[in-house]
Amino acid sequence: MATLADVARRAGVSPATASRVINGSSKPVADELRERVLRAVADLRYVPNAHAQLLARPQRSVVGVVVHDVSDPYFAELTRGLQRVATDHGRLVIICNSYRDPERELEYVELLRAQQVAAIVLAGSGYHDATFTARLAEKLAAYEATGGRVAVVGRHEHPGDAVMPANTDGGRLLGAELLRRGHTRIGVVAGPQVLTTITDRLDGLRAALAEGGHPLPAERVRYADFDRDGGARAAGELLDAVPGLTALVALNDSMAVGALTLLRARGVPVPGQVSVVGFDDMPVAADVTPALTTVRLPLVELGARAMTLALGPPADRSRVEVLPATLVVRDSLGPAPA
Amino acid sequence: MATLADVARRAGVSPATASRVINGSSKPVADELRERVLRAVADLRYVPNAHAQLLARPQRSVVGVVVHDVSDPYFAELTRGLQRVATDHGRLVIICNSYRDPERELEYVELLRAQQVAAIVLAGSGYHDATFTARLAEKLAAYEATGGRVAVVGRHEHPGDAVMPANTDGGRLLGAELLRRGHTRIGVVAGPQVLTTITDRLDGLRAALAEGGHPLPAERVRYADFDRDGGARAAGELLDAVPGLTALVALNDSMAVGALTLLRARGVPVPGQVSVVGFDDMPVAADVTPALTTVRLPLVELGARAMTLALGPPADRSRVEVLPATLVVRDSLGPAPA
DNA sequence: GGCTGCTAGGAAAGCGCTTACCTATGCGAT
DNA sequence: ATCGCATAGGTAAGCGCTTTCCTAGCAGCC
Repeated sequence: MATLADVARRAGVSPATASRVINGSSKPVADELRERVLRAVADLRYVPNAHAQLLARPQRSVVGVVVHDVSDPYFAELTRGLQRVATDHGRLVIICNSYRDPERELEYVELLRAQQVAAIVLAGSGYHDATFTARLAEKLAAYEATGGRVAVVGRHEHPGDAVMPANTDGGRLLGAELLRRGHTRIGVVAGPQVLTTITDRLDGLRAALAEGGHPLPAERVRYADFDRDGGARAAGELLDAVPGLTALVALNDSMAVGALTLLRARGVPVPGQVSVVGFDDMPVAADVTPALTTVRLPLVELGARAMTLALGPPADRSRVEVLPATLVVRDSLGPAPA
Repeated sequence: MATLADVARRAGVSPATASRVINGSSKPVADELRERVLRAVADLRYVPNAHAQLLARPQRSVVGVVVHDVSDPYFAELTRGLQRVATDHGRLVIICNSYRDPERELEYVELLRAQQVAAIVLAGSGYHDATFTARLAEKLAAYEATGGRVAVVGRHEHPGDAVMPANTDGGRLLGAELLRRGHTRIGVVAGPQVLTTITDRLDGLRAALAEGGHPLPAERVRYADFDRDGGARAAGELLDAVPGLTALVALNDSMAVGALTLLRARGVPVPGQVSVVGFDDMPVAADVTPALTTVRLPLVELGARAMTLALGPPADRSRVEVLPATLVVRDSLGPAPA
C-alpha cells in the first residue's frame, strides 16, 4: 500500500506539502508542486489510510447502525432512510444485525465504540427487561461520553434522541375501524410479548375497543413468533378457541400474511366470514389477495429522521419525535357478517 | 475517551504491560499486575481504539459489501448470507448501497480501500459497459494489490473469486416448462438490458424456446424498470402487441407481481388465459394469488459462499462457483388454453 | 560469593497521517 | 543597501496502540 511518504518522495516534496495538496488545505501550495503531487498520487494509486487520518485528526466518518435483521422488510425500509441521510452527510454505514438477540446488541454497541463511529443508531423494538435496558443505557452513555452521538428508532430505552412510530395510535386506528364496521368478536395475532412494539400496539387496540364498549378479553390474544408461521399458528388457535370470530388483527404484516394463508387453507372466506388486518404496510400487503388493510408507518422517514438527529447538531436535552401512523384500507377488511 | 495510557497509569504499570494483559499476549504477566490492569479497564470503561490498533498491527477486522440496494428483497437475502459468514469470522460489515449507479460502485470501492477493509464483496448484476468494467477491474486490482481480498456475486467482471447464480439455466428451465405445457406465444417482461443478469436469463430462455422449435421474436421482449411498476408497464405493452399471448415471463418476481396486478386490473384470468412466471423466488412469490411459479436462486447460500471465498485462504487462480437454479411450480402457471 | 541464565516488565520505536511551528526566501519600504 | 515582513515549504511532534529490544532482578550453579 502506497503511503503519503511514498507520494512525497516521488513528487520530491515533504509529506506536509503532499498532505496539504491532497486535503486541499487552506495553506497555499505552488502550482508546480501541486501538480507533481497530484501526478504522484495518480501514479501510485494512492488512497490515504482512513485509520491513520482518523488518528491524526479525530474526525469520524463512519456511522454504525444496529438493527434486528436487514433482510426483514421492516428494517430494510428503515435502513434505506438511514442510509440516504448518512450518504448525504458523506458517511459510510456499518450495519450490524442483532437477530433479535439483546446480548448481541450490547456487543455491537461496544464494537462500534471501538470503531470510533461518529454515531450509533439503534433500531428495532425495545424489550420489557429492566436489567437489559439498564445495561444498554449504561453502554450507550459510555459511548456518548466519548463524544459519540446516539439515536434510537422504535424504542425508548435511551434518554437521548429517539424517533418513534405511533404504534399505540396505530392500534387505536385499527380498533376504531373494526368497531365502526361492526366487529366485536376480535382475535389478536400478536408477536412476542417482551417487545415493546407489540405491547404498544396492543395497548392502543385495547383502548379503542374498551372505549367502544367491547373490551378485549385476554384469551383473545395469542402471542407467537413475529413471522408468517407464527401468524398462521396464532390464527389457527384463535379460530379454534373463539367461536363466531369475525376479525383477526395481526400485529405485523408478516403475521397477517400467515393468517391469510391459514384461512385460505381452512376455506374461510376473507373478508366474507373473517376480516384480517395487519400492521406496518410492508410492500407485500398490497400484493396479497385480498389486499391487506393495515397501518402504514413511515419507515423510510423514520430512518431518515433518526439519522438526521444523530448527525445534526446535538441538543441539550432529549428529543423524541413521533411519526404518525395512518390507516390503509384495502380488501381484507369488510363489515362484520350478520 | 480513555486511552491505554490512562489505564496503565491507573494500574501503575507501563502501557506495554497493559497492552499485554488486554490482548492476552503470550508474554506472561504477574497475577497481581494483571488484576490491577483489569480493574482499571473496568473502572474506565476502556475500549481500545480500533484505528490505533489497526495502525499498529495491520490486522483488518472489517469487511465491505457493495450491493445495489439492501432494501430490495433479493439483496436482503443475499446480505443475510454474507453477514452470517462475516460474523462467524468475527468481522464487522460495512454495507454500501450503490442504488444501481455504476459510478457510485466505483466510489465505494475506493472508500472501502481507504478503510483498509479485509475484503470487499461486490454483489449485484454486471453491466454491459466495457469502459465501466475496465475501470472497476482496475480499481479492484489496485485494492487487491494492497493485500485486500475481493469476491463478486452475480457478476463476472472480476478475474478473481466469483459466485454466480445459474441465471441462464434458470431461463432454460422456465422455457422448457412453458413449452411442455403448450405455451408458444410467450411475452417477456425484462429488466434493463444493460444488466448481465437480464441478458443471461434471457439467453437461457431464448435457447430453450429455440431448441423447442419456437424461437422468441424480438418484439415479444419488453425492457422496463426492474420493479413492480416496470413489470406492469411491460406486461401491458405485450398484451396489446401480441394477440393470443398465453404466457408472460417476468425476469424477476417484482416485475411478475406487477404483471399480475395489471392482469387482474384488466380482468384477464391467471392462469386461465395467461400464465405468469417469475424469477428469484422471493418471499412475495408464495404470498400472491395465484402463487407465483418462479425460479429459485439460493440467495442466502450465494452470499455465504462469496463471503467464505473472500475470508478463506486465497487461491492462486480465479475460482468461479455456480449455484444451481431450481424451478418452483405454483399456481400462476397452467396449460396453454386451447 | 560470584557468575550465568533466565524471566518479568519497561522504554521506545514506529504504524500513516495532520498540523503547529519554524526556516528560508523574496519583496517592498526606508 | 539594510531591515522587516509576508509567504511557501519543511521539520517534527503526536494521535493510541503493539512489539521489539533492553534492563533489572532473581534463582541456580560451581
